[in-house]
Amino acid sequence: MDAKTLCLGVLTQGDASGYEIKKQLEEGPLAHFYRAGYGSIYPALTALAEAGQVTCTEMAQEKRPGKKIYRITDAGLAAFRKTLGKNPSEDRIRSEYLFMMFFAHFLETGRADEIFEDYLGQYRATVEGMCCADLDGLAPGQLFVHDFGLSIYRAIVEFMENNRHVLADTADADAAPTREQSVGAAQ
Amino acid sequence: MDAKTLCLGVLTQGDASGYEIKKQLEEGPLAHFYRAGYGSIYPALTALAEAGQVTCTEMAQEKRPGKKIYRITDAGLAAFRKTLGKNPSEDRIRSEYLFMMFFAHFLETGRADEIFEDYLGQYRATVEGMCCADLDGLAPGQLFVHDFGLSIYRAIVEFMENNRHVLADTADADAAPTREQSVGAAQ
DNA sequence: GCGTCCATGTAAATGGTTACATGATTAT
DNA sequence: ATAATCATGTAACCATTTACATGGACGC
Repeated sequence: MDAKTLCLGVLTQGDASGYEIKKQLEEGPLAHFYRAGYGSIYPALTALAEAGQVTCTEMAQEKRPGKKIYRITDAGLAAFRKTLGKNPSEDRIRSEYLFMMFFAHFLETGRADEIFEDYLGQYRATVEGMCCADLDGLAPGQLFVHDFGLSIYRAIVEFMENNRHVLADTADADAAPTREQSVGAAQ
Repeated sequence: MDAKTLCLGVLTQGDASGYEIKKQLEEGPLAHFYRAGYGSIYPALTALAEAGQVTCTEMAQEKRPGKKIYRITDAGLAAFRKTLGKNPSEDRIRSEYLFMMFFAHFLETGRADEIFEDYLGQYRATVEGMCCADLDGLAPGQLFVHDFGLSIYRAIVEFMENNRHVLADTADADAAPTREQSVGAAQ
């Protein structure tokens, strides 16, 4: 999803400034699947305003920098629906961590374990964070997305806990490339 | 991972042409996590050759277009190790499908279900394809990556099968906006 | 005094995707 | 005949990331 669609999506839920859009993306259930920096949000909002898909109202604030509140227009809503209606492209998971594990035999001894524990810790923290998230008031689709993410992360944690041993041999594969360290069938 | 690192990675497993590199990326366990088109592979190989990280040997073939076989050099291997040694950035999952589900109440009636079944079908097919993949000769790290992917996909299939009902109410949210499914304050 | 939050934006660098351009061979 | 496989590459387009640039308020 490009930044424009992301912004439109957030704005369907209520008016917001660029700053607030970023925050909402970070806090909502979609955070795990999409994010955007100011460098893409602000230009996107400018473009949307030019295209008449949002309106912009400048609000001077006391003791605060001026705010620009954006509101989605009917044209914007139509554009958003149209984008949503298109067939979604394939999901993609990118993981530099897995890339490392794939080539674990090129790492120094112990490095793979280090990274492994790090990652497992991160995913555990993510799962815990998501478990106690406040889910009241979420639309069904939003709850679905949240739970979808949670179930993936749980699967990752579980898999990692059960497969430490697979990597265990790896550390010295480069030093001692002796036996068949080959494979057990995936269940 | 940028295309250069991807190419180096494949070349650590043996010499190959650009065309073959792409095929190997598509066929190996890493396929689910990384991919690259010719538009990024060929320029990457050119750049790597200029940097002295790979050598290139042109092979004329009978009845076939000429092939350029690339081989990683010591400098290339060193560069690859160095890249691997860096801390991996966070994993990212991008799913336009989930984006749609998040905003399912903007879809026409039935559309969400349609997409749902489509996706579930795709993931089921992926899981089945991975189950009967040939895993002989894979290094531990490579097996780990394969199984990691498989366990995620299984979790997705399971989740979707168990959570059809969550989306069930959604389809008619637009048509029958009876009760409070309203926009609820953005958390 | 220092760090964080609020608030906006630009510009350069990066680099991936898509379409274009070519062309022979082999299998159905 | 027609599609798929083998094989290379360029160029325009598109979009994100990162660094830069600014600056007041508020809590510790």
